Amino acid sequence: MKVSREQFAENRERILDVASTLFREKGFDGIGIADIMKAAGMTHGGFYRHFESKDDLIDQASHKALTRGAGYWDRTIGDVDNVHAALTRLLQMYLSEAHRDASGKGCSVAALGADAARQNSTIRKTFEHGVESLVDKLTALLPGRTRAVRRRKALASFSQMMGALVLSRAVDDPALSKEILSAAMFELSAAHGVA
Amino acid sequence: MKVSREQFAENRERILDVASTLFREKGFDGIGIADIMKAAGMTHGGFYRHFESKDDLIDQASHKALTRGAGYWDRTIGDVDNVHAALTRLLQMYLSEAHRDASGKGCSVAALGADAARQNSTIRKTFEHGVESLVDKLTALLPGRTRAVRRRKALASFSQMMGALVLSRAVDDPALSKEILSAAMFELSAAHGVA
DNA sequence: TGTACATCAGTGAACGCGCGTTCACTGATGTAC
DNA sequence: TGTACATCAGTGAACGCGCGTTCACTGATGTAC
Repeated sequence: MKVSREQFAENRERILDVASTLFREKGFDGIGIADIMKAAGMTHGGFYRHFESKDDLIDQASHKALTRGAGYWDRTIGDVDNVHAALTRLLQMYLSEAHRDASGKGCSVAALGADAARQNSTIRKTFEHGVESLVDKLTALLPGRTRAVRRRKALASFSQMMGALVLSRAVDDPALSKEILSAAMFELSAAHGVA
Repeated sequence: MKVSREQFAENRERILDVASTLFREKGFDGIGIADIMKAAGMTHGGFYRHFESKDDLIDQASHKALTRGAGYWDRTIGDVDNVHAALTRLLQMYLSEAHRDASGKGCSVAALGADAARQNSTIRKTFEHGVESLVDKLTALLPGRTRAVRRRKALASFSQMMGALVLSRAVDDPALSKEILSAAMFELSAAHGVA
């Protein structure tokens, strides 16, 4: 049964949202198209009316999730009149236990960065643009005399934030997991003078 | 055809080595038992004489790779009489393009940390012990008045090293990839006074 | 030290299952008149 | 504005394939005498 153009567009967005959540939770290889379509409330047969292949879905779902992530950073940063407060809010959000425990709704780079490294160059470019977008926002928040200095700090800081999140999810002991997040929060705050 | 006890033990170690390399290159879900056994020079049927299940192989291969990784860190650090030089050597090794391009022989935490987060708690504990081991070595190298301060720096620094490696592999542009490694190298050196 | 035999590591066919993808079909949508 | 019909989004069966795992079999190993 054909559906309206609006319904078609809605269905497509729902597939993208459900897919990006399940990919982040289970990895690109850990969830299949049939399960994604079922979670979106449809059967698997209609998938190819929306996407060319699973790789195409991976690319488009990642693009949407990374774009939404950048929007979430913007809202977390809020008014830029107080850069110190904005940076603190961003670090507290990113390095929170809530973020660690909600991988399906959290940072795609942390959840899928290692997976992305094994995908084709189209998907790697999508992640690259997502990373550039987040690094740009960090660059604007960090102290430093020149833009080059701030960008260098931003690249290193994002590596640290993302690495700490990955590490906090990889270990089994909740105390160690929390210790990793706290250590990264402390060192990042100290390094940028917002302690 | 039965093989000797020595041959059996050799075969087992070869399976573990081949598996840990292929897991790091392709992810736990990206490589199958038949292909692992073929790469080890055998057929898939004999697999279950050595391991209970694929999860068992994942756990044991990860354990061996993490232990070898700790040994490689020890050899890189070398004599502990010059802590500054040792730390510089470790950072240069870990954040090198060679390490980035040899994921199959490199750090298991960077290659499989996100995958590990999705595995059972036995495997997560194996990764946890591997992380603790590397963090202990870093703790001994970093400056700081108390052991708690050095450990906090070690956790945050390992997060940064691992995150930078993951990020450098996830992006498509070689220039950006190099920039990420260089930024992490610079900031880590500066933070610990070995610049 | 030599022989007879139980053990068991490795082989390769086979199992059920889930994967990504294709396709004939259905029936609501939306266009042409 | 109403009607006739072409379009095509979604359904569900089916495709070949590779997965993890099992199993009957083979024949070298290593033990018992």
